[in-house]
Amino acid sequence: VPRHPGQRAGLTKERVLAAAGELLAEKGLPALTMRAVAQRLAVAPNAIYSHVASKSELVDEVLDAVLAGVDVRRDADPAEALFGLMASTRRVLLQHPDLVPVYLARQGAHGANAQRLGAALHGMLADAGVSDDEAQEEARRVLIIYTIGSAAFVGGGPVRDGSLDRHFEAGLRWLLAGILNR
Amino acid sequence: VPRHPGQRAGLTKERVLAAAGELLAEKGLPALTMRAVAQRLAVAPNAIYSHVASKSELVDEVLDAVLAGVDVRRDADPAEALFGLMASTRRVLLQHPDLVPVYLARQGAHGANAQRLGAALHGMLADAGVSDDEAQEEARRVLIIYTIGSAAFVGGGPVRDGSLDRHFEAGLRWLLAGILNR
DNA sequence: ACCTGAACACCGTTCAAGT
DNA sequence: ACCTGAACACCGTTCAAGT
Repeated sequence: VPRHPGQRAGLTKERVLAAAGELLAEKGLPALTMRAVAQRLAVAPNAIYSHVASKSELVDEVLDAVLAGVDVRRDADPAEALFGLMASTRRVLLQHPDLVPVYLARQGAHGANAQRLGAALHGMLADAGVSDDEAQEEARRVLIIYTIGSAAFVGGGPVRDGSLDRHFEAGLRWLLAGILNR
Repeated sequence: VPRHPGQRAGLTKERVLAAAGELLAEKGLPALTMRAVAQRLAVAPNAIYSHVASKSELVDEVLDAVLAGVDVRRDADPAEALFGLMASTRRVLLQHPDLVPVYLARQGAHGANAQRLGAALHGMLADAGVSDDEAQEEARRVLIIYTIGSAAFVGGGPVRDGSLDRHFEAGLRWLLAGILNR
């Protein structure tokens, strides 16, 4: 017993999220348990609850931390900007493939970074001339579904040539062509 | 104790799958446990293993059973046939929204009905003139990702007007237009 | 406020029996 | 071959205590 009750371990929310992310990257989703996170931090299982309300919240926060890596670059050409945003989102999600279906099951993320991406998407579509409310929501849904779905379907698959990326990009261009009708 | 060791309960694989499907429909994915299935069949928890190798296999079989409901109708117009196939797939998947992300996590289904759908998709694309191998795989991936992703993203959502369906159909038409290049 | 110890109510799965 | 009983190695989470 290296520590008595009442002694602190120096845990922070960041360290908890980092440990969870490492576990996910190294051993996959089934290995991401509260108890495993605690063990990796050399702490009692329930100590995690001082920094995170539940496992569900932990997963949400790990996901949102990953989404911080998405590159939102406003391009001169709105179509190119949209293409870049969705491609970057997919690339970032593929860092933690196991997380993506969970993401979908939660009906999309709701964290700060997810909102940032939603706002960026909205802005780019507006730049491209999609101003009608209904058309905006339709375009956003279609693009998000396709992009997240694309990341989810790759999973931890062994395919290592670029064919998956090319296929994704082809479909994305078709959707953009439809949205921007040309 | 209503039954002694050695006595049979009259279980079949079909009854097990049916109980699992009901549980899923009534109470959602978290309620789908081996023990709950057993309880619903008034049987000991481990009795299920006489009819199904694991929980993973159980889920796979429930999913494939659902896919049996997909309507594969060859139309005169190949584009319409493709549209109908994907729309029907989505509709059927929405009967068990919780299952769809699991489906994606498994990298798509591999059961008998999933293969049947894959073959139908291939045939319809060939009818539409998509003959090149690379183009075929690309088209299949894009359509499947979009359709499954669409079902996953709805989840148990409360939206009850037809806007989600219309949005799905719009995106699907854009993809088909790109695939059939017109 | 942050941590430990102990416990509760669950899981999936296995193994040895019984008929 | 199909089922029960009992057990194993896990889960997430809560509650009372310690500092």
